[in-house]
Amino acid sequence: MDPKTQAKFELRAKIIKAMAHPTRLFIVDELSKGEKCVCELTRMIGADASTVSKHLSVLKNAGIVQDDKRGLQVFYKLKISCILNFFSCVESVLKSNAREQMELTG
Amino acid sequence: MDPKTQAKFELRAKIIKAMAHPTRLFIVDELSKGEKCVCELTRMIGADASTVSKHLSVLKNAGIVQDDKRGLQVFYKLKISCILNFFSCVESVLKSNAREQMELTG
DNA sequence: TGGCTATTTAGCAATATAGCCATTTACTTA
DNA sequence: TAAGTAAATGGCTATATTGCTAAATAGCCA
Repeated sequence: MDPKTQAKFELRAKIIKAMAHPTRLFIVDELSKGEKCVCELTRMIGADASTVSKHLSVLKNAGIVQDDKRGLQVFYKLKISCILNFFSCVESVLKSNAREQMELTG
Repeated sequence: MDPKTQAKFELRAKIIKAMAHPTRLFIVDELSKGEKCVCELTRMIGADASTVSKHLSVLKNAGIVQDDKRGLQVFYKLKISCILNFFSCVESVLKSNAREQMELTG
């Protein structure tokens, strides 16, 4: 693979990697319903606030979400809505896998 | 997050994680054009055959590709074509990021 | 100002991932 | 059968990721 192609796929992998974590998927799913502050996401997730903050910074760094500071709180929202297409395709993969499991189990 | 929701997102993250690597993205992109044997992918990627084999097993394990042994060679192909939707959305994110960089640079 | 809350950052330990080499397995053919 | 090729697996080290605690930063209000 030549360096240019390599760089191209590295860039794309970085975006996908930002989504490749259950907590971050949850966040994206929640934000697809509307913006939320870090505090609310933290409550929903039930992890340490610093952990949630880091997950948010990964998503922000990838350009998937954007933040908006209002007073003490920081609100996050999705920047690119097509992100949700990911979900429907992942769903197809899961369904296909489940069907296969069924066939093997009988 | 309750255990059931947690499990749901873990399952989905596993699929996405399987795509979250430049080499594996390259493989998916190549396979979207048609099936290929491990040997050809290995040549294209230029890594050790064992490395490519491991990447393929990650994709296979996630249910994204399927293999077909024919003689000495093993041919891989995409199992779920909507995987390609990932690419177009990732492209949108990259374009949005680039635009933003432009604005910042002036 | 001082105290309080929301968020981020730094640092650390545990765990997971990547990629190489060596080896094994499976198949073909001389 | 022996040699050769394709692919997968095991073992190893280097690196990356995760999620915690502690500390820093920022904004609000008495």
